[in-house]
Amino acid sequence: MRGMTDTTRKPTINDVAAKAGVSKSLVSLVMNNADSVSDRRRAAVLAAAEELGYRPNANARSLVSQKTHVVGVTVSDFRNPFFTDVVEGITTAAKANGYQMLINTGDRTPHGETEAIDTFLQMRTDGIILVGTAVDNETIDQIGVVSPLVSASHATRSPVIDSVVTNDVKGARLAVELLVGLGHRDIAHITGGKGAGASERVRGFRAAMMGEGLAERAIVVEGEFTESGGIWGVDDLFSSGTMPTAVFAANDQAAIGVLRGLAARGIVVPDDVSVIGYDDTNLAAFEHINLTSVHQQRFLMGTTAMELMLERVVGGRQSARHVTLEPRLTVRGSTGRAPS
Amino acid sequence: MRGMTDTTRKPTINDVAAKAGVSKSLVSLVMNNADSVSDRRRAAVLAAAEELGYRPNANARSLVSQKTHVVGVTVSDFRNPFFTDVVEGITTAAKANGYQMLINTGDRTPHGETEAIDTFLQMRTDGIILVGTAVDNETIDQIGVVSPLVSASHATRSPVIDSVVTNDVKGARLAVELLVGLGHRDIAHITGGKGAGASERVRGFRAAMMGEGLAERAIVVEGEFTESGGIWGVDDLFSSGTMPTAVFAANDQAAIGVLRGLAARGIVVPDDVSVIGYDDTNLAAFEHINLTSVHQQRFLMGTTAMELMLERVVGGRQSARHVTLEPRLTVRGSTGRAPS
DNA sequence: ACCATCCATTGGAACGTTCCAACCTGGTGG
DNA sequence: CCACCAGGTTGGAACGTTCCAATGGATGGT
Repeated sequence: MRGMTDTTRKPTINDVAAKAGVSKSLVSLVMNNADSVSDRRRAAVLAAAEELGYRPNANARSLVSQKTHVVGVTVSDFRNPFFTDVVEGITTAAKANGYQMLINTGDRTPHGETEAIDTFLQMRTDGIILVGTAVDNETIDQIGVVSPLVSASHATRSPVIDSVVTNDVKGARLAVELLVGLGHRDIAHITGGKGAGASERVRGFRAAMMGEGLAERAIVVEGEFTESGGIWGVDDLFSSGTMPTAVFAANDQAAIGVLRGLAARGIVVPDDVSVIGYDDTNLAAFEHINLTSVHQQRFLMGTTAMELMLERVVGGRQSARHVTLEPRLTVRGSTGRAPS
Repeated sequence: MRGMTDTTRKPTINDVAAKAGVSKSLVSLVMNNADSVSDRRRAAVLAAAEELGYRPNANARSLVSQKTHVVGVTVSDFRNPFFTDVVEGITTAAKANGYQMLINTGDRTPHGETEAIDTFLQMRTDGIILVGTAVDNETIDQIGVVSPLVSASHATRSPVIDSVVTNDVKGARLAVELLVGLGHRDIAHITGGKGAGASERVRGFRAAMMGEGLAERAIVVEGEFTESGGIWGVDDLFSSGTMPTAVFAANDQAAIGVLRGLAARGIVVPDDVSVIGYDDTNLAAFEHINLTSVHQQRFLMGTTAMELMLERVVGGRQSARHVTLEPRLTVRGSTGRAPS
């Protein structure tokens, strides 16, 4: 194979021009659907391009046009359906606007994520969307100076980047209000640790409990946005001997961990203990899980993120915008009246 | 804003060279870690680059080097955990080899997918990986001529592209053997429709039933790789009045649909009917679902796909390779002895 | 018949890199 | 003392596009 003439070299705009008997400029015009081209030439160019299997080189194109039509997206956890739903929203909005998506997961570490972001910057993506980032706000802002940037599902008041989040404080309040309405008084919250939105949910939980006059009965145990996080949480509640009648988990996966931990101890849901999750993912809806959950508009979060991006890239907006989406409650079978 | 001097223009290699008092060639050498550079100059260049916030333009770079270090990946369905796990494998292997991933979903339609592939070709990705494609083999082969291409979870004997699949025929056999061993005779298979791997599973099911001398008791109903697909399947079985004692669903999501359909009719699993899924995703492992399932090595499938790609891109392999991974059975609570 | 106008088309300069051949500058061996 | 070499550095061509100013014909008004 070594000395073989390179027959596989990809055709360039010049090859097409030569074959069609026109200049490369004319080919360029045709490929970009300019309307000043005569029908005869246009047909000739298209025929030549078709015959050669020509595809414009996007690298060369964006080198001169200074636009890539690519948006970089970092996802904190691919296994969490919440994030994939947000991504689905981004994909849809991207496609509708002729944009491509470069996806990366930062291995759930801030370092891996900044590395991913750096690659995006080198690729000169038109913008970057962080879905549930673990990177601190200061670092994010620095990047925001260099590139349009929107953070989804991670709160910030930054004057330089955009964001779209669910009102998590209110989401937590909805959960507490439901439980209190059902007669619960001793309520525990298992947190999402350092994950996106975790601290807002804790804050909302505390505030709501205080609002109900139950501040001193609020239990908060450290967890994580995973099934294991929920299991650990239940373990903690047990070992501390303060079992509540209701548990509000930071997300659905943690809630499923809670269900699991409770089942392992023979505790019946919702007769003995009520459980409520967050996100209202497909998981919660499964008949066999049947989890009451705080609903987040994930798809809308994705499309909104992309639109915020485009407002800068296409619309030229300079100032920061922060969009808040409203949560609502989806009541299923995992919540019931408090035992008397 | 209009007449404002463009202070935001990104620094180029020339800016760095000027600031460091060297030629652009020298900067290039430093950025690529060449070892023929003196320590003094190297330090000067790095300092200048740091100070200016310089990041090499990947487009310009790959325009001349004819390498992008990007691999394009199409995913048929983001919501299916099987696919995201495969993607996770690809990501890991990609990162380990200094590659980036460009992800796209073709909206589950062949047209959307070929469009996505076309974009990859324009971007001059070093290769393309299709995860569970809906595109027909002939079209795929055409693309394989132009670009390195590997198909994951979609069988092909193509002499031009690579593939990595699970031995689905054997997987189906494992399922049948388990059920027959438990005394089942009337067994239904709900198919995955036109999805990747569906036809192999049907074939394996038929062959295994025949091997057990149960060919005429095998029931095959058309389904889909979704929860709805499983529900429809159960509906069909009911309306045709041929309820089997065991159902083998084409994947876990369909199996969950089956569980749901059966529960809605008061049929108890596994006492009345045994259910078995395929993929052994996280879903199957949830305590509340507890589904027996045929296990696929999804992460390995992803890393293998990426490695096959690199064998061509880096190693220069020209001929096609087809890798088959072995399935195994994960037995949980949804299968039991046939009712007498 | 002549000039201004308009339209389709063209050549060449960018874009920001890499790569190669050529160039210095000391040292080293004959 | 000169030729040679090696290590460090450099200029310029190339990569495949877009964009702009310029060109050449045809058209139309006077």
